[in-house]
Amino acid sequence: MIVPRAFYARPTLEVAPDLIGRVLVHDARGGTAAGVIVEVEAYIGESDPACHAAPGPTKRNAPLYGPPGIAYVYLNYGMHNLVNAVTEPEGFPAAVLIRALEPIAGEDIMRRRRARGTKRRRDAFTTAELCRGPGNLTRALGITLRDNCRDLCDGPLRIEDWGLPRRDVAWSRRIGINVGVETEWRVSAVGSDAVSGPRVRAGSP
DNA sequence: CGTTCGATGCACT
DNA sequence: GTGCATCGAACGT
Repeated sequence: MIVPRAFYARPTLEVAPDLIGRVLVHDARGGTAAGVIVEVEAYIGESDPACHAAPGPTKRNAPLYGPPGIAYVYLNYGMHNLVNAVTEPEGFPAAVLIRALEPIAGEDIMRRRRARGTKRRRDAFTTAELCRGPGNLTRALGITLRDNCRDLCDGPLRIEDWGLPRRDVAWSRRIGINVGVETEWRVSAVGSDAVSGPRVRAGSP
C-alpha cells in the first residue's frame, strides 16, 4: 500500500525513522525500480542552518513550504539529483533526505543506469552499492529534476509500505555538511550494507 | 587499502 | 563570483 499523506504531516523527527523499511518506487522509462529505505537525514525549518529553508523562502526551496508527502528534488554539485520527502504541515519547511536503499526490484535496470556514462561494467557493481548514497540512488532509480514536486502518495514516484520486518535504527550526525553538524538527525538501519558513510556498528567486533 | 582532486550547473548574495 | 545535503577516477602506500 502507498504511504498516506498523514504519515508525512508529522514532526520530521518522527517521520524520519518511520521511513526506514518503507520502499521507494519509481516507474520510469526503462522500467520500474524500487528499494528499501535504509538511511535518511532530517532537515528541519529555517532555524536549521543546513536546511535549504535556512535563507527563508526562495524559488528553489519552495517545495519545502508546500504540502507534506511531495518530493523535493534538487541538483547538487552540478551533477547529482537528491530526493527528499517533504514533511510537517504545509507552511513549515522541512524534509527527509533519502540517502540509501537496498535494491528490492528492478536491479538489472539499476545496474544499467549506474553503469551508463562510467567506465565500470554493469556487473561490476555489488547489489549493496547500487543505491548507496543520495546521488547514487537517484541515478539508479532514474529520478531527475522533473520529479521535483511529484506527489509521493500518488503517481510514478511513490513511497510504499510492503509490510517488511521492522529494522533496528541508529541515530548519528548528518553527513556532508559544514553547518548544523552537531545534531544527530541521520537515521540508518543497523547492519545494512547499503548504508553510506560511517556505519554504526551492530555489535561488538 | 588510503587520500586527493576534478567534474559540473545553478541558486543565491 | 561563491559554494554546495556528491561521486569516481587516479594515484600513493
